[in-house]
Amino acid sequence: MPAHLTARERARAELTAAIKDEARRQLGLRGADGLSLRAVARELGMVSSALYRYFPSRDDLLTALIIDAYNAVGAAVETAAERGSTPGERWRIACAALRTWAREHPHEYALIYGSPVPGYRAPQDTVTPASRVPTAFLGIVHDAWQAGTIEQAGPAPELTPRLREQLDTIANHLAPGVPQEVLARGVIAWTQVYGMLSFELTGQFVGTFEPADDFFANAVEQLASFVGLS
Amino acid sequence: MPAHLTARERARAELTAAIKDEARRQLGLRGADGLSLRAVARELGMVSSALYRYFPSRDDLLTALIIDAYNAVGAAVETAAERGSTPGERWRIACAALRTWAREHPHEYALIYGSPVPGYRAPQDTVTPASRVPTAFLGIVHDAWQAGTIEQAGPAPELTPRLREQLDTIANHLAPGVPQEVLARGVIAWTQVYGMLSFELTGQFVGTFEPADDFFANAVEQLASFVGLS
DNA sequence: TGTACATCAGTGAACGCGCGTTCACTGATGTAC
DNA sequence: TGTACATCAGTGAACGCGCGTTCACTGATGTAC
Repeated sequence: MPAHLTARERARAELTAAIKDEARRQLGLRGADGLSLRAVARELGMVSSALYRYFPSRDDLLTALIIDAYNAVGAAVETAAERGSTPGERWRIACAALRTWAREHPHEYALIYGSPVPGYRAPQDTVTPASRVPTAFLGIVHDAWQAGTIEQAGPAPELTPRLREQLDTIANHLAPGVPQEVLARGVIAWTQVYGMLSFELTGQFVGTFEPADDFFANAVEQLASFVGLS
Repeated sequence: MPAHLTARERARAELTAAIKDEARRQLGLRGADGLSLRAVARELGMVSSALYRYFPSRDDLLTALIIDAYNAVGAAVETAAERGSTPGERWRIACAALRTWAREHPHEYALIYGSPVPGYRAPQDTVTPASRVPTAFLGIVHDAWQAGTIEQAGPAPELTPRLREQLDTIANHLAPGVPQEVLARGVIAWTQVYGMLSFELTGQFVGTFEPADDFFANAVEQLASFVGLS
């Protein structure tokens, strides 16, 4: 909290944070749909109408939480993706970081990657934060390609023209120069990691892969060779 | 509707179905959390208390919808998995059927595979219906293995003892005789399909793979070779 | 086939609850001179 | 440094809403004899 702020500004920043913290806590109790301004205010010892000084409506509070969550998971994965010395290591560490974050913040994960909250329409501000995780993952693929360390694996199915176009759009933004076949595998790998996490977090592994640590690690490893990272 | 039922029994069966249909419809409007007995009753031209003759509580109605959804998607995938003549074909058709069902019933998909409804605890009756889809998918792998058509692909990462145990439990129930390495790939493949679908249904592909048809087909194809189905 | 009784379906009013949001207000903090 | 005014934070009451569930009831359908 910078020192040049007035007492009022400092108080405002602190309370804004406190409101979001409490709202995040309640997300875990009742889900995004059950997030209630009144309950948040009550817990903070305020009157519910006071919250309107900080967030103009319930939806705005939700949006703030969504943006925070995207940024939090984005930062976690970005940091992790920088840590390994080989592309394979970076991939493994980034996947592990994503899983750790998801397991520590399951309700925020559900908030951003789960079923859309009915009646809520995500505003434009969420787009950039939302792209941080995919950007970090594809960055690994991109760097590996640039460094020439990707060994193209076995034969791949034909890419349709439409799929080539879609891949090109992605490549232009996130991974220029990476061939479409490689990029396709990268995106497939990243959606798979997400799929396993969603499976785990929604309880689909209960009674089978519980804990899912080893299953996850194994799949991440197989995905690394699938993409050609080592 | 069998003819030996009394008028009362027939009326009861019809209204029970009508209530579930209307509830399913409303699932799409407000999500599982917003499912309201009063709204359902209103739409059916009844008084809300009348619903209690059919479902003892809101949770029981939700449970019925969940069981129906598991059975519907289960039946869809089972039927599809019988249609192809080779394991690879069966796999492709089953994946396509799963995707079709999911896209046609996104809210029921979210109901069973999405974030758990806060405060709702799934009863035991959901377990068997829930297992139909994984059973169908692993059945394809099992049959392929029995028929000797699975060509073991490249080297796989070591399986930890714990993972071997977990795979054994699954094998005993759903795919006896299938080696752990093959089974692991089968499960990985099936979670990936789920992951892609969840990605698509929660709108993560908006602006990139839209439509995701070709991406999905490509990934399904690559997964088939990953598992060794052809 | 007809009657007497039991079962069930649906009504309508009520209970008690929590919600988002608005609004006129009081009192504290900040700013300009 | 001191004063006058503007800005902002938080209060408390109120509006209007929808919800799940209970309960005593009326009337229709089914069953036993």
